[in-house]
Amino acid sequence: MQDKARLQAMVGEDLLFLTDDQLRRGIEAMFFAYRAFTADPDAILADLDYGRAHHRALHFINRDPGLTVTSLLAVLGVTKQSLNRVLRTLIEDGLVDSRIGRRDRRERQLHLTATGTALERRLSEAQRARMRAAYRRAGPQAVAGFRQVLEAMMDPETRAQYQALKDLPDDR
Amino acid sequence: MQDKARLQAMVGEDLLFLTDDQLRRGIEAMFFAYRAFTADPDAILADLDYGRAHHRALHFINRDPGLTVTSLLAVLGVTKQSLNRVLRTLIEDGLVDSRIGRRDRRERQLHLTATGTALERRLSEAQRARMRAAYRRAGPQAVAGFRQVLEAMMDPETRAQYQALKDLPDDR
DNA sequence: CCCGATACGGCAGCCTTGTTGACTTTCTAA
DNA sequence: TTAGAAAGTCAACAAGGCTGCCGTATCGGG
Repeated sequence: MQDKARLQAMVGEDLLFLTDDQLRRGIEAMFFAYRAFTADPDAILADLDYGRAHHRALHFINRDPGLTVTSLLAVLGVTKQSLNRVLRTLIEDGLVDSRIGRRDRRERQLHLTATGTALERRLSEAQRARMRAAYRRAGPQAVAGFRQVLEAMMDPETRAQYQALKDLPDDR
Repeated sequence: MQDKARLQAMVGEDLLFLTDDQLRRGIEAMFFAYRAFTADPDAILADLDYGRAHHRALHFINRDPGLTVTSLLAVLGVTKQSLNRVLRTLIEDGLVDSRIGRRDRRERQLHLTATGTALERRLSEAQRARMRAAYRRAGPQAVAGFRQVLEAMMDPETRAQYQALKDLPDDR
């Protein structure tokens, strides 16, 4: 009887995290956390007449200088027309430099200017600060789990992209 | 010497997860995972001329039937004009029922209709399916870490709200 | 009983950021 | 050399945020 109860409890523990209620908790946690995750950069961007889309562009140009518009498109997962509007303002404002491709003159290779780098750093430092605080509070083991679940949640395509982004050759 | 190396390794391990590079990985994981997280419901909604905002409203009305417009506003963190547009279409289309409050007749208590419940279930089942798959692949321990980090990332206010949402009295 | 506060709704208009469609420039393969 | 594919740009539209302002119903304290 007592053993049966304990068995029940153990099975329960294993399955607990898959109940609809646990899943709902996870869904809500994603919603609330993502809102916080974007809040700090958003506040900075609002003063500059930029939006979240500008931040994303700056981020990925910074992490892979010289990438083409099409590559950036693939990473961001939006249409090129949508990206173009954002990119145009960044170029006009002198944050991004768009050079005609050396191999293929149809391509545009994107780089951040000094000003662009400065803004990117400001934005990502705000975001990193929050992430750092969360990591520190949760501890290394929790962080590992956090990344595992997020990774498992991605579409296979995206996951491949994400993993390929691990270490980029800076030689382009 | 060996101990020193081990110590170094342990300190390194403790700090490794706080390097800028690790934080960047976390940031990108959030971005990619959140996109996947919303993709399945978005696809269903697109066919019905609804958007993500409608899904969010349905979700929180479903999880706490009878809540007022103001409470919903507080949870969603948007302006009432913004919510109102969404809510109006849901009421017009017969997915949500807005009843005058019993205690306070100024309030509107929101409930899902049968149709609304059906759509909510369809949307959330799609989202839960992905979450369930991710949880299963990552395992219970990872899930615990996942939730810990997300929780630590929230604003204190939001976190309190999130934790209060744990078990709601259904007696309203 | 009245008067300020609260809850909700509506209208107008703005911005960002997604969409599709049509166009130019450039490259490549037949 | 020419047709078609690929890269990028311009135009127009929609969703869903936002602010500001006003109207109505209701509540509660003085």
